[in-house]
Amino acid sequence: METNGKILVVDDEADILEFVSYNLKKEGYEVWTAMNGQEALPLAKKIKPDLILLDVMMPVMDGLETCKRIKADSDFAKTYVVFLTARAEEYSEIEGFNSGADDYIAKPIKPKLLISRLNAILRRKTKEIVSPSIKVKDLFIDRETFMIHRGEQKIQLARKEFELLFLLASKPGKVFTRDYILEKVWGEEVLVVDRTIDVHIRKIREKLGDEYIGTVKGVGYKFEV
Amino acid sequence: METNGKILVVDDEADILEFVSYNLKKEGYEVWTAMNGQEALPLAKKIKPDLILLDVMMPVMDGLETCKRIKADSDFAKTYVVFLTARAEEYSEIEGFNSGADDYIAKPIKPKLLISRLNAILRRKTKEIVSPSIKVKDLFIDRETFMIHRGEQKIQLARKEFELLFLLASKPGKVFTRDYILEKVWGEEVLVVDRTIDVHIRKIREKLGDEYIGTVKGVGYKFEV
DNA sequence: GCGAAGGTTAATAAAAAGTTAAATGCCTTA
DNA sequence: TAAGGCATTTAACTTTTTATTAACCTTCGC
Repeated sequence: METNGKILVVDDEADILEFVSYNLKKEGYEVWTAMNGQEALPLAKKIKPDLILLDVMMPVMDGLETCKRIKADSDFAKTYVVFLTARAEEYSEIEGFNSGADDYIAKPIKPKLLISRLNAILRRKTKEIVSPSIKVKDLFIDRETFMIHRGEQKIQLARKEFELLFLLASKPGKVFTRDYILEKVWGEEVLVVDRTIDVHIRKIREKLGDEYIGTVKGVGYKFEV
Repeated sequence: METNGKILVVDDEADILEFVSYNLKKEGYEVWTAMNGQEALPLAKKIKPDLILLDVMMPVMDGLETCKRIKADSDFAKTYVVFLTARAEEYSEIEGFNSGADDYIAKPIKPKLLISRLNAILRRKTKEIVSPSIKVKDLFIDRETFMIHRGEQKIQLARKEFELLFLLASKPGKVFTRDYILEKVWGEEVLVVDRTIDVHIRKIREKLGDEYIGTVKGVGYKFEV
């Protein structure tokens, strides 16, 4: 089963850890726990959680300090930090946002509320990170970096090559006509000779191998499935 | 003066509208108000607010209904909806998230908390995550001092150089287009020649070495991972 | 085996980025 | 306030990379 996400809960009280863990696990999250910031940081490095629930008041390394360190580390650029805080600490809440936290939840923790808040935050996250990339066969075609990953191997394509491959791979198996390819990759107004597409196809095949792009004579090209 | 963002406040109580408006305006937001959902929707269409503060309990069209309509409209895909709710309505809060709201704030409203919550939400939206410093590879990029630390070595960059490196390093591996770089580092209105970016890139490479910033021809620059 | 569609190659054109030096403007300091 | 220094920008030029074309070759169905 695919989980909803990974959450690291950090609090010095064992009761709370257990209570929160229980409720999160019931909702389908993978949960890890730590008793303080010092313990949490290396653990977070290892598991790369989607969200960290962080008590403000803790011995050894408190929540604010931990939060600052997390936010300074590019490994955690995509990690949300949510504070757990007692009502009395309202001022700390505001401090918390200065340290870069994304939200806070007040104690005493009410399970239903906790869950709906976390769902809302994580939903926001998945919405924000638009995945401009395609995974097909053993290829990972990454629009962010304009790279093709095949296992450990990284292959750099020129722009037109990339756009062409990206188009074909966006619907594996579908045959794209030359006209359609020209319109999408080159733009409607551009006038180029037919051989131009062939040459680009060839370059891609040269770099990736022949097994990805197939020719359908008289029709066009497709990404082989 | 540039404003922090546009907020539409919807509540049936004039007192609350005034109280909230006053506090938001003081913080540099542009504020509009409406007394119910029916009034709010066409207004929202017109002003395209960044965020809508919505009372749950209202006559004519209540918050939940309004929220659902907003979230169903693609014009508001980027608009955050935050509920205002009385403590007693806890169950409604959860309902609220089902209707697609992004957050909620409990009444009675405390100005400081209100502001910091909204700031946090809008910061997430506009700037993604602002961190005062970034750690990538062997570099520590420190916003406070505009210095780059590499082990014991300290390297001073000029402001534009720093901002440029900071931007690239904020998402290692991601390719940033020249247009995007211009908008973020130089500002939207500024008109500078393309070569300007190159020259700054060159300066950074001169000071740090060539291994950090990569070129993706036809696309832009990236921080190498 | 013929012809059309596509493949291949190398040459050429065009685009993008790198480089350098000089001009500009701003700030500091004597 | 004039001189110097530094950051920034521009222009002119070079180099590199990518895109396109033309000419020729291969394949495949009929």
